Amino acid sequence: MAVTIRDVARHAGVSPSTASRAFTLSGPVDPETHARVLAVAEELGYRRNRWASSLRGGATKKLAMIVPDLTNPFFADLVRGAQARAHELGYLVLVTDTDDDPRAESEMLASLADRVDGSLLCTPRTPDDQLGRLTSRGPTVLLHRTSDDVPYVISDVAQGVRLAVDNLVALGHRDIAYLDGPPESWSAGLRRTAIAALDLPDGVAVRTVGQVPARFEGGVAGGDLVVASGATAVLAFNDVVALGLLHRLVARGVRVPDDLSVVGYDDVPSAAMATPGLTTVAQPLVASARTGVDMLVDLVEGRPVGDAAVVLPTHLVVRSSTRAVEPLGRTA
Amino acid sequence: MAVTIRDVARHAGVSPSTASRAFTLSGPVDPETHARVLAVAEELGYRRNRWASSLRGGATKKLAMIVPDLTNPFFADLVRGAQARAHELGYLVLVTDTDDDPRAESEMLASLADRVDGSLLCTPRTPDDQLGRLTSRGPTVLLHRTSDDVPYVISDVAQGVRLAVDNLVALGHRDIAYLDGPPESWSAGLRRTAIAALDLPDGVAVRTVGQVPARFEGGVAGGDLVVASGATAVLAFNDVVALGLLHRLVARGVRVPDDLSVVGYDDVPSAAMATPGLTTVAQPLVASARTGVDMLVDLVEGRPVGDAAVVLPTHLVVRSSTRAVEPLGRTA
DNA sequence: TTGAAAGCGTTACCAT
DNA sequence: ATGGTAACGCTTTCAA
Repeated sequence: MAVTIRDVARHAGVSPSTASRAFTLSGPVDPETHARVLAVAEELGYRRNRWASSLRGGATKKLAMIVPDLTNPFFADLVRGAQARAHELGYLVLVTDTDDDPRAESEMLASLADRVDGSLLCTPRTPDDQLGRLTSRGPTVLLHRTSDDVPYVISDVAQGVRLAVDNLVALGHRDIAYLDGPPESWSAGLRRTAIAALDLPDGVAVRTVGQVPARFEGGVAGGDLVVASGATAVLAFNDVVALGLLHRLVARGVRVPDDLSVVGYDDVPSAAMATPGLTTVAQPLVASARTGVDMLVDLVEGRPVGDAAVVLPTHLVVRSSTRAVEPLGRTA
Repeated sequence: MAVTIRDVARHAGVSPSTASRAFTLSGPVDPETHARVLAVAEELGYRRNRWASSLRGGATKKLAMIVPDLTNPFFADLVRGAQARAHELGYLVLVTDTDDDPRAESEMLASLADRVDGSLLCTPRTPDDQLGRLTSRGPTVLLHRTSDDVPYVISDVAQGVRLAVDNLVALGHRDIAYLDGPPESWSAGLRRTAIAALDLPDGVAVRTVGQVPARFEGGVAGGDLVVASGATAVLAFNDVVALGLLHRLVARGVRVPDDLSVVGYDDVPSAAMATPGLTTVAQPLVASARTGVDMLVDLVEGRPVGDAAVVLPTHLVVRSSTRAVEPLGRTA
């Protein structure tokens, strides 16, 4: 059995109540008594049982984080950022993976929500109309998903898409292909909207050449669609798709970036390690998670949350998978 | 406030004790009463508070999993495997990332160990002599780390290395370079030992050409060492290093696999997506995690653990980064 | 088969 | 400033 607050109290010659106060600073304690209690606790190796504390109404100092797929580097970054920030604020983050299953999403949330101070939901698969019910159990913040009712942090997809396309246009590309993600994906929808809203110069077009699963194989299949389209540049739904694309292009003898420029989205680790390095839109993943934790903790601790909807800027990482349509010559 | 067992009891017209028994099956309950209690619970949306239960000595049905770096796909796979298996067994896995910090390792374990039924430690950074103290707080299983005192699951590194080298030898390579990982890394030590223990045919040599950080940049730097060595094939410490190697080789105009064959270790997702695809040793990551959970749950539930040290076999994934020294011609 | 009561580790309230 | 008491949600004797 672990050391309890009663053990500490007894050894320090005080009552459990006083010891409790010494730890939580929730009431007056004589400085000397306070020191003595802490000393004894240290000596005995006492650790406060936060779950027992919370039973009486206190805080657990724990946050839940629900993630669809830890195997995806996108979420790994999110988890890292959240955990780092939470640690700074004295919170522990409990992560669970839902394996992309919306049911697991609500199950795991239900099993944790009452026991933690708040929850972080990463790109939940749960449809909009059920999100409200899901998040009603306690303080919640959404990461990379918007909602009318729940505070969220997201990166600026419209801007990210614009960054990518503007760069291609600046390189002289006029016929740009967009290899879209799966129709049912929430974030693919966001990208589509952003593309449709693009303000393009005359003579420049961005054409959707297909919708593929958000996996390497999707990109491989998409490669042929892109080649057939005759475009000189392609923006892929995300990096993993872009990597598959790259793979297929090499296999078909299409040179990147000489014959075709390729741009991805997400800046996953593999993007930097690919050959050629993949030009891609980087989202502030770690920063978004940190911000999310800040918002959640504000909520939890009853502070006013400044802004319930935070949109973070993205940036373009230019690597060698993109280049100008015509090699730059000296001006005549 | 959430629905409590007392609410259920009252609505069902029984005492809390009876309701408790109905849920835990820890004593005799009239079948009819049992059904009624469950029905009421369902109707009221009652959820048992496992942490409160555990206060009285019961199980939390929760496992802790301590991971050095979730950003590393190696661990992401481990987490997935563990979570899937735990779910099947009715357990929830709480994951925390230590950011490669041994201190965080013991801190997080301490903060969780008393509150979960058991802990899974993945390749802990804590030195051997302190591991015992760390794991004394409760049932613990080590994943991909050995110990004399703590049950563990690991993959057969000696076999993995042998698989890789045997394949290269079969392809006609006689001068094989080994690009080693950092001296202080526990798993690099394992690989070194395995290489030293190799039983090589006459005329075949495996030479360590350098020790580099286990990162992409390490591989990039190592590329020059490998080229300078004049070897016809190289085994890299792991896939990430191999990917850096590949990158540098392409940059220097060395063709892979024509001029040099490259083999990695781990089979991270990027290995399949690289161009050329990286031949690599695949460890049964998901399986090892599942086995670890099985062992841990046996321990937790007081069943005898069959074997406290499980060693799982690896296999070689051959992709296009390796080929025979001389192209296969027709036999004269 | 059931229920009353005690207790798990902690904290809030109210006396002292 | 301190301590006693009750309570949090649940389980577990033990007696009925």
